[in-house]
Amino acid sequence: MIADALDTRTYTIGELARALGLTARTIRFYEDEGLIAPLRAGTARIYSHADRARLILIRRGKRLGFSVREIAEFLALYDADPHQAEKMRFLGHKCRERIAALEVQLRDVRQTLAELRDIDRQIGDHLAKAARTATTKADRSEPQ
Amino acid sequence: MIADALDTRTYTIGELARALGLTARTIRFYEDEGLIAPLRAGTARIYSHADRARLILIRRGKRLGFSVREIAEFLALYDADPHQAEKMRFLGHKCRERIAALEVQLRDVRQTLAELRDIDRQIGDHLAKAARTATTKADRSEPQ
DNA sequence: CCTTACCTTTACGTAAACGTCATGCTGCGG
DNA sequence: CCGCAGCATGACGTTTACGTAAAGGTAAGG
Repeated sequence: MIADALDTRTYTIGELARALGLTARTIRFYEDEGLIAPLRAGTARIYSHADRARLILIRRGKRLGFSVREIAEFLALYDADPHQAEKMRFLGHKCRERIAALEVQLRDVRQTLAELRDIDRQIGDHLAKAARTATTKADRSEPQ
Repeated sequence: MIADALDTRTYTIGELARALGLTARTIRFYEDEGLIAPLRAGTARIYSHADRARLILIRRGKRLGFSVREIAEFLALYDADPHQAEKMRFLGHKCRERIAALEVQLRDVRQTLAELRDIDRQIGDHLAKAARTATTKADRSEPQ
């Protein structure tokens, strides 16, 4: 099955680095920090499809400006083992904290986007006006 | 006029630090990096209402995960002097770059929020189910 | 006048997130 | 069998964004 083929496909660290726009050093660093733990073939790292997905989550977390430690907490939310209700309650709390932070970020992004679009529009208007003025001057200085 | 009173109000570095949740060190650091340039009364820094607004912009940029250098570029967009069309064109370009980056971030935030809300819901469901099971067991072990 | 509470500059310290060697094993095409 | 490409570990270097201490000026209050 195709899905199985995808699921059993493995990657070397170099392949993943190229594919995801990271460096092998960076991926090893994330492993040192406990964000990911690939299988080994001897000493060589073997990444599964799930590992790849995990790296994509990490990369997105970084784009959002989270620290490696924060991303580790974030990944724990995906890893949650449904036994041990106490831990689940704790994760639920962490989850809502992160949601609140992202809601602030959503607001910030929207506001900044609105402001930048306004600035861009102003710049566009300004340049258009400057162009018209220049044209008018040219027209005056070169009738015909 | 009230607006004038607000506009002419000044702040010391300590006041702004407390008000904005920064440290004086941080504000001085931003000055070293050219993000802000308050007036001086002798050696002491005097911040205007506009300086305060600028610091708020800087703080928001930081929340969004931008580096100090990126925030400096960002502030240049607000400072733009409408003369010198070449510079304006350059700023327009920078502006659209930043907009594109924020659009990616907007997508990332929305996606992550959706996932976390889903996880939170799953945790909630799970805990509710566990609670019901516990109650049922208790009911069975203590009839009456 | 003295303390207290600010402010200043200078400078060294530090945590985070990698980059950059150095050194060595390992499979493989020629 | 040789050399190259790619992987590994270990260790030191670098940049960013401040923290923190040292040493001192200044205005207000008791």
